[in-house]
This record gives sequence, C-alpha cells and structure tokens, in this order.
Amino acid sequence: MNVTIKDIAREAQVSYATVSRALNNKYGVNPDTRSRILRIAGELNYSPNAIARGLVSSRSFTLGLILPDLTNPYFPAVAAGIESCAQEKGYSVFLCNTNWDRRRETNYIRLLSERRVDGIIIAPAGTSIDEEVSDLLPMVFVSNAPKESPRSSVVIDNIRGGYLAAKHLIECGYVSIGFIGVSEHEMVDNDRLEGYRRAFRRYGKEIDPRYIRFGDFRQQTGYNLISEMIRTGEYPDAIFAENDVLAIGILHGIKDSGLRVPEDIALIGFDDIAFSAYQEIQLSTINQPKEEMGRTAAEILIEQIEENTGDIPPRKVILEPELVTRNSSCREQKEGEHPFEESTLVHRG
Amino acid sequence: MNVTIKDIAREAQVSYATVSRALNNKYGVNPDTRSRILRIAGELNYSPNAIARGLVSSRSFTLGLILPDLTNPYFPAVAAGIESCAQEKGYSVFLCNTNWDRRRETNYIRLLSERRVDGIIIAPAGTSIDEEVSDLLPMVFVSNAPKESPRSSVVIDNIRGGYLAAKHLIECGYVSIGFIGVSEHEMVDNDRLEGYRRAFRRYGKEIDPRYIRFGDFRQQTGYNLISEMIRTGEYPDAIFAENDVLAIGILHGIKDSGLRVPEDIALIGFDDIAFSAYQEIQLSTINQPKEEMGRTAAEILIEQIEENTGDIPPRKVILEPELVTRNSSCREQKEGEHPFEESTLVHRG
DNA sequence: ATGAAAGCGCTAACAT
DNA sequence: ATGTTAGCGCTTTCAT
Repeated sequence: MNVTIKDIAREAQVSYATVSRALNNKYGVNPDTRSRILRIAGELNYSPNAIARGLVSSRSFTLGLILPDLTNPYFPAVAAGIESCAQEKGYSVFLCNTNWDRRRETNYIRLLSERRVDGIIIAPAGTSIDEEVSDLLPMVFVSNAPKESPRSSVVIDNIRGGYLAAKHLIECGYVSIGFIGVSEHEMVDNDRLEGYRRAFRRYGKEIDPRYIRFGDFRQQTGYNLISEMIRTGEYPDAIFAENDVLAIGILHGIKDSGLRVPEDIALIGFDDIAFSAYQEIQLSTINQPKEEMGRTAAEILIEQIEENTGDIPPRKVILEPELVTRNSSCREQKEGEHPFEESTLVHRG
Repeated sequence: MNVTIKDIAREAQVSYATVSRALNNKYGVNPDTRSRILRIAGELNYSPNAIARGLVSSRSFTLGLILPDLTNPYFPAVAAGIESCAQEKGYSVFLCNTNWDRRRETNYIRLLSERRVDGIIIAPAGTSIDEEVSDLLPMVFVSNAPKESPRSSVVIDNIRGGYLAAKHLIECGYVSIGFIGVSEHEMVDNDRLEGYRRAFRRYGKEIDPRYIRFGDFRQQTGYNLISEMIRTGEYPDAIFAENDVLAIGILHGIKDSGLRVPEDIALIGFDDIAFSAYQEIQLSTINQPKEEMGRTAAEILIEQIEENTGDIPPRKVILEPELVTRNSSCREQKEGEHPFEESTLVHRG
C-alpha cells in the first residue's frame, strides 16, 4: 500500500540501506546517488514511517501534554508557552484533554508512553497521579504537582498567592472575607486556602467558616454558591475565589442578585486569564506567569530527555505570583511589612 | 531497557507468541498459562510497545486533531465534541495547535501521518491545505473546509449565518451596517460576508464600503478597528463582526470611546462562545452547534476508518446556524419571508 | 560509496 | 494449546 524505502531502492537500483542513508543525510553517500534517491522519493510521494523509525531509534521528537480543561483559558495559555519552546527545539506536541477525569489522565499517560513519546508534561487533575503508570518516561509537572514527587515541576507559590489575595482584601478594610474554592482535598486548593489562612492569622483575624464554600471548577458553580449565600442573607463583604473562572461566575451571581461589585461584595480571583482584564469584568486577581511556566516546563523536559545520562536531579521551579488590582476590589492597599520570610516561600531553580 | 514480551516469555517458560496471544485475549491459550503470563506481565510492569504493534497491524486507534487557535473558546468547544465521540468508540485524540500558521499545519499533517494515526480531523487555518501532504490518510474537515475538496466535511452554512446576522440588523431598523472581518481572502469570511451582501441585496440596501474593514482574528484588532472608526467620526450605527472574539474587542472599543451598545452602535457576532452570554457582555450572535459539529466529524472519520473498503463517498454535512439575540442589538425583529430558497442553502447528510 | 544482514517489539500465519 | 517463523519499515553495524 504505502511507499517504503524498498520501493525507492528498487527504483534507484541501490540497496535500501543506501536509501536510508541518503534520506537521513548520513555521511558517505555519493552526491549523485543521493540526489537521484531524493528525486525518486519525491516522485513516489514517499512519507517516512515514523513508527518503524521509532522502533529502532527509540526517539520520536514528540512530547505529550496532558491538560485537565481546555475551556479554562488558563491552560491554553500554558500550552502556548510549551508549544513555542518545543517547536524551537524541534519537538512536536500532542495535547491530551482529560476533562478533569483521573481515569482519562491515567489512560493518556499510558497511551503516550506506549506510543513512545520522548517525554510528558502534565498538569494533573488532582493531588497525585497513578505512579504505577508514570515511571516509564521523563515527565514534568506544570501548574500543579504532587508535593512529594521525585520529578521536576514548574508551579507558582500558591500559598503566597493565596496570602497576597487575602492580605489585599484585609488591607482594603473588608471585614468578613470569604473563600470559594474547588475542594479541600485538592492540593492546589489547599495551598491557596492555606495562604488565605496565614493572612488571617498574621492580621489576627478570625475565619468565619460560614463564608468558606467548596464546589468545583465550573463558572456555574461560582454563580450558584454566591447566589445561595446572598439569598439566605449570609454573605461576606469580600470574596477570594480560587480561580478566575469561578470568580467570574461569582461576579455574575452577585450582579444577578441585584448587588454591586465591589460596593456590596468585593472580589478577587486567581490566574489572571485574559477575560479578567475586560472592561466589563475588571476582576482583581493573582497573576500566574502562564506562558513562562509552560516554556520552563518544556525546557526542563527537553533537557532531561537529551541529557542521556538520565540522572540529572529533578528541578523544582517555583515562580512568583503577582497581585493585580482592578475594579472588583479596591485599588490601593497599605504597604504592610512582610509577615513571613520570603525564603521560606520562594525557591527558584 | 524496557521489558518486552520476550522477557515475559522467558520468565513464563513459553514462546513469545503465546505471550502475545495471552496479552491480546486471543483465542486458544490455556487459562492457566494465560493468567500466569498476565501475572508476570504485571510483576514486570510490562507496557506494550504501541510502536511495534502499529508496525505490524497498521492501526493505532488514535486520531489527530489539528486546530488553529486554542485561545478562541470556539475551538475547544468543537474539540470537546470530537473527544467525547472518539472516546466512546475507543479512540484517543492528539491535538495539534497551529496558531494560524499554515506551515505548522502542513508540518502537523505530515507528522501525524508519519506517526500513523488512523485519521485526521482538521479545522484548516485557510481556504486550502497542502494537498501534497494530505493524501495519505482519512481526513475530515470541521468548521471550515476547502470548497472543492473531495473529502468529508462538517461545517455550518456560513452564508446563511451571515445573512441572518445582517437581516436581523436591517430589520431592527439600523441604517448603516458595517462588517468587520478577518480578510477578504479567507474562505469562511467570504461566506459570512457573502451572506451579509445577500441580505443587503434582498432588502434593496446599498453597502457602504467605508464600513467594511478587515484585520485578523484577534480581539485587540476588533478594538483597534472600531476605535479608529469612531475617532474619525466615520462609523456605522450597527456592526456585524465575523466572530465573537472580534465582536468582544469591538464592544470594548465602543465603550472605551464613550459610546453605548446598542444605542450608539449595535453589534452582532458569530459563533456564540460561552463568554458572549455573560451578563456583562450580552452579545447577540449567530450560534454554531460546536459540540455537535465535533461529534459528527468524529463519527464520519471513524466510520471512514473502519469501513475497510475505503471508498465510501465523502459526506458533506452542513449544519444550521441560529440567530441568538441579546442586549448588544435589539431583541425583536419583523418576521420577513424567506428571500432565497432553503434548499439552495441547506444540505444534510 | 555501497551492500548484506541483523534486529527493534510485535502479530499472524503455519506447524506441531 | 503452544511453538516456529516470517515479516512490518526502518537504522545500523560489519563487510566489501
């Protein structure tokens, strides 16, 4: 069916080893022979079989990228950074969308390693991945990483991010400050929530558990949670939402309930997705350097792949989150001293 | 390095053909032998090499999906439909993002076919794809398809969509109605613009060329184009934008210029991405059944793959666009009779 | 510079 | 029920 090097060899009257050499720009082929082979390959519309090639060379120059949610613009932004780095270094990337489904995540890890990609970048859906299946390939975590994994990872300091968000609201003078997040059991969440807790502790404030709510990652969930709080009359005067998608849902919920942002309820999100900057949204948030995270993850992975010794130590990169104030919260805050040591939070390299 | 069926065979004291049979649930293996082999495979943490398997079976049960732009939520929505169908039928999908780069598109087609995916679904960035490279595999177009291609495709009736949009604005009583799009030379654009033209013709209106502008797919471009028009004072009282991302940029541009939507300039987009429904945006638009398009494309492709005869005729599915009116244009319009035959526009199957 | 041949890991006849 | 063997398309020694 398909044209192979044997067909070309027959046509060119050479052995198929020579064809292979010519096609791969290998040393030691007569220039005339080479150009003849190349011409014939073109005429026959030859397409090399990467499967067969990979079988012998065990290199594919492709990376797998496993993402949990393409509808949250945060992830495409990270993907863009990964792709641009990969492309520069001669790799292609296969993107797999798990839709927050842990089973699909495991399946994709298996699939990608069976298909012998050279490495995997993964933003895991939960606090851990199936390690059974994960030992097969170079792999780096991005955006979210199991705490105790021996693998490289590129994340931001989520505790500090949560701290910055809560600190901002506190310093704006809001009295009751709620938290709306995904679940107490997901790792990232815990970190952002932990940062929020630390800010409260630092400022000597009590956390009111009535204002801490959990749901999932969907915008609609944010909408529902806040609407319910407002309906019952039991709502805080400011909210820290675990991510911007959730926050935007909350924003709508507040407005649909007839209240104003930030006058009645102030709001801050997390991620700084593009939509948060829209004039109609103007959501205060904690920025993550999304593209940079992606690029860095790709760099580390490729370095790991090409370092054939195989045992360079894992790199744990922790990037800095950054407060971005827009209209959904007050714009200015007092400059407070730093409540805990920078060095306990930030590790680079 | 990696454990292979030979390792298992040695361990289990059988030939490696038997291992292969056991692992693939093939007929004719002693249950005891089978379970012993399975146990050993587990112990050895065996991962089948899909590369080798694919080399002999020439089936991979993976699809390639080539998309031009992950930052436009329209495409992830289509991808979701594709993935859910693929998963049901036992296929995985590799997503490749071209970022509107035709070169990358060609590269990815080549790459995917070299890696012997079973088929490709592509939303091409332009009016044609490199046919040199595209003959290798079953392939179906989604969202956008070269007009004269002999391949299957799933699109909406863009002419009718453009017509509906313009008709709506005309019937709302707007007098000067502009069009902001990507480029006259991209195919989809031509269709949506053509629909707009037909509506004008049908209603005996003249098109004012000053109000037809082209840029690219970015939101910022919409912002800039409208801002410039307003600055010079030469702007229409309604605008049809070729897609919602562009329209949202235009919305911001109008508001930043101190004008109101729809009072000063009415606006309608195209695609009906999730953000268009937001309370703060409330963008009128033309809905595309995004998930359905994706599902249908995947169904057709898989059917094509599994139909081993290979020459089922291509299917050209054209789905119906639908007018969605929100606050960015007037809500009601007169019911006009149908200016051209339904049958000239809609073909299903 | 070129050819012959082995082998990557696996499946699928064909034997036994 | 199991083993033997030939190949899938390619790269890579080792000869020549």
